[in-house]
Order: sequence, then C-alpha cells, then structure tokens
Amino acid sequence: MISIDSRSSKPIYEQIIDGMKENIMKKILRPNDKIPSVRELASIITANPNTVSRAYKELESQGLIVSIKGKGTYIADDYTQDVDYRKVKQIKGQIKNIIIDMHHMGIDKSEFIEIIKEVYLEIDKG
Amino acid sequence: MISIDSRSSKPIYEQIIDGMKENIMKKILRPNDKIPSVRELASIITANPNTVSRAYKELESQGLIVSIKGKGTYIADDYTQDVDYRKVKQIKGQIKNIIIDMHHMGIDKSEFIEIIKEVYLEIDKG
Amino acid sequence: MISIDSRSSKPIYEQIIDGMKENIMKKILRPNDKIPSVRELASIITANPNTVSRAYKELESQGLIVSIKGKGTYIADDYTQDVDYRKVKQIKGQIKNIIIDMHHMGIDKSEFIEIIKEVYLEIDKG
Amino acid sequence: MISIDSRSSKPIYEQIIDGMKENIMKKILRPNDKIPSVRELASIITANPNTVSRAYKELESQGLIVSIKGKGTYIADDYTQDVDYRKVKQIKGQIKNIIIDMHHMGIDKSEFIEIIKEVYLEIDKG
DNA sequence: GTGGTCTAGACCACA
DNA sequence: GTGGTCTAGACCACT
Repeated sequence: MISIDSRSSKPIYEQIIDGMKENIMKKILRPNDKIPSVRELASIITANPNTVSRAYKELESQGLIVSIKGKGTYIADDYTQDVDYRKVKQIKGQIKNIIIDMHHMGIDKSEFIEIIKEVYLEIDKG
Repeated sequence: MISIDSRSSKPIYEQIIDGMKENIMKKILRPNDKIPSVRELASIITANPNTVSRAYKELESQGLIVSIKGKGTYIADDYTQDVDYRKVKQIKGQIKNIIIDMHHMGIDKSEFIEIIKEVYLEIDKG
Repeated sequence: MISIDSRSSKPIYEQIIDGMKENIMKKILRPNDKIPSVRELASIITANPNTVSRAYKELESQGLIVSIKGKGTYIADDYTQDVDYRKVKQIKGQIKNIIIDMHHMGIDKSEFIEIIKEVYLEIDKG
Repeated sequence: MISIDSRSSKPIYEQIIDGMKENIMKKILRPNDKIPSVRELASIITANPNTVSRAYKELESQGLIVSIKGKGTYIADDYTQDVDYRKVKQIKGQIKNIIIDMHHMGIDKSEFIEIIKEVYLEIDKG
C-alpha cells in the first residue's frame, strides 16, 4: 500500500504522508476506511512507531484522517481542504525553481506542460 | 543581483545557486561574464564565505560557471546542460506530490496548468 | 436522546456526560425522571457498558443523577451545583486559550462575544 | 517567559505553544524577534529538547514562528492567520460544553459574558 | 490493543 | 551551536 525508500533523502514520515495522500487521491482509501494502526504500519514498513505516529499526526492536523484513542485511525469524512494561499505561494516558488532547472536542460514551456500532463496520466493509471 | 531571504527554510547556498541560475535564464548574466569572487559576493549578501563557496562549487560541478585560478569566476560558454533523465524523473516525483496537494485543495489539472503559466509570466516580468 | 460521534477525538464517556447535561439543561430530562440503565443505554448507542458505567459514575459523583440499587437511575432532585471556583478558574484558562487563538485569526472581543451568543441560540433551538 | 506546570494534565508541548502564543499576543514577542533555541528552552524549563522541538514545529506549521537550520528560531513576520472554519466549529463545541457546565452552576448568559470580559482584561493586564 | 506523551540518546545538514 | 530526523523504550488514557 505504501512503499518506503529508506535510501531516499526524503524523511520516512514524509514518504508515509505522501503515500497516504496518493492512496486517498486514487480512491484506494475512501472516507471512513480504517487504516493500519500505528504499530501495524510501523512493523509493515519496519520503521519506528513514533515515526508513523508523526506522519499520522500531520495527516490528522491537515484533516485527512481521524485518530481515535483506543479504537484506531480512519480516513476523514470530508477530506477537501480549503485553498491555503500560503501553501500555493510556497508551491509557486518550487515550480519556479523547477522551471529554471528545466530551462537549463533546454526544456521549454510547452514541453514542460507536456511533462505535467504525463504525470497526471501516471497518477490516473497507477 | 541575488536576493537572499535569511528567514527562508531554504538553505542560503541553494538560494545562491537558484538565484544565479535565474539570472542566467533571464540573460542578466551571459556566457563569459565575470561574476563576483566568493569573498565579494559573501560581503554583498552578508553571508559566510564558506556558504558562497559551497554554492560556487555546486554551480561549477553542474558546468554553469568556470573558475580560473588567479583570474576569477566566469559564466560558462555553453551553459545548456544535457537532459538528465534521472533529474527529470526526480522532478516528476516532486510534481506528483504538488499535484496531490493541489488536488486536496480542490485545484484540478486545468487550474494547475494556469498556475504554471502564471509562474512563467512572473519569471519573464521579474 | 444522546448522539455519539465515534469518530470524534472526545472520549465517548465524556460525550455521554455532556449529552446528559445538555438534556438536563434543555429540560428534556427533569428531576426524578428515570434514565436508561447502563446496559440499555450501552445497547442504544452501541457502546461498551463499561464506558457508559464510567459516565454514570462521573455524573453521580457530580450529583446530577442518583442510582438506587434494584430500582434504576434517576435525575437528581436538585441538580443545581454550587459554583465551584476551582472549576471556574480552570474554565477561565480554557477561555484564555480560545481568545488567543481567535485573536490570531483576527477575531476580536466583540466578534467573539457574537460567537458566544450564537452558541446560546443554537442550544436553545437544538 | 513561559511557565510550565508539570503537574498539569495539559501536555508540556501544548503549554509551550499556548505560552508562546500568549507572549506574541501580548507583544512581549514581536515579529523577527529571536526566541530561545530548542536546547536552551529545554534546559530552562527542564524538559526534553524533543518536547520543545515538537512545540516549535507546531507553531511553525501554524505560521507563527520560522525555524532556520543552523541559525535559530524567529517570530514570523506576518502572524495573522486566516479564519479556519473547522477550528471555529471545534471551538464552538468547546464553548457549548462550557456554557452547559456554567448553567449547572447557576451561571447564566449575561454572567458568562461578564466572565469572558474579565478574561480579556486579565490578558491585557498580565 | 489503540493512540498520546515524554525521555534519552544518536546522527545529519547548515552556518 | 542550531534545527531535523530517527530509534528505543516507557507510561498513561481509552475501549
């Protein structure tokens, strides 16, 4: 369900967050679904429960999942967040750097938008 | 020439790299232009020379600038890099995460592409 | 009579306590009314009897309900508690935190008092 | 600057968060002020650095402070957040319970609003 | 058994 | 020295 690359520089807890979000977007996980307990997932991906807990807490603070003491953790009912303009601004900065890198490899605007569309297709397929 | 936000979470050496690349893309810096020495730039942006040095080393290893002992540092002649498929793949991963975050805020494909176009406009203007 | 949100972060026994208090405040439950037994209520709201029992014990220790062995559980005769200054002080602490959070969202004193009044209306209506 | 009650049931990291927010609201801490490093504050309040770190991370994700690796942590420039309707709704639930508790102690609407005003005065004075 | 909190101690990236 | 990440292990509240 979630694949972890322990050799990646991306922190494990972020990989869990991203993996979970991807599963939700692809509707592999749907509202009210139960997800693995902190300890279960930790043992599946051979990570420390605290690491999984941190990811779950972050997902909960973003309103994507709901944790209930003594019962378990569930996908939230309404997982559509409001548009966070601070976040959009930050993402625009990321995109700017990507565009500049692409430019230095000779990839222009239309080619870049093609790449974006490819990624959308990959998400839909995967 | 290069603006540093010391309160950003992005490391200063990366900000220098990105700023330099942006200047090259905007043709503010052209091939064979002389750029400030490590110490000069460090004093201009009030950073540690070690930090500037790290940025220059990175830029040189990417072939964007050339250091000539006893003369100074220059923008490389041919600064168009080859398409590095490993890098493209890594960027696709970044884009995937951005798309998923956007999706959770209710921003779909066409709106996202609009945002990309906005960023292109901002780069051209800026 | 009492609605339980099993996906809330608030413990179920607290939801039972709060629900019971709300019913008393709204005069849906009046002094000497008989309330469901622990097992009955547990089956109604599909909770563990231990959980309901804990809530009843708490309510009884606060003097809001009375259990009579072999007969059942009843709303207490005089359910008006004395003003507990320790509790008022603790609630003031809660309010302080709420005020600070509101302030950071740009909600000032008069707007906050409006919100309080809204809640009073909702309780009267509900 | 921040007082911790280790005997309180409120987690230490929340006490740090609330204390910091209070200091910001009272303008004891102003934008761009440097706050104690994770290790410093941990030693001042005799808590574990991880605990302080968790509080700082939460404050950063709320946009109140900015952490810079290798430099330190600072009060954010613009600490006014948008109105978060999910949070307002959650707070309304808290207020509802407070109102019900107050009612059971014979404290009615106008008296309750008086208490709110008292808290505002205490914050301004303190 | 489930999540929540806390401590202790380690290693890394950055300035 | 500063923050960021991770592990290991402990205790508590809730079901």
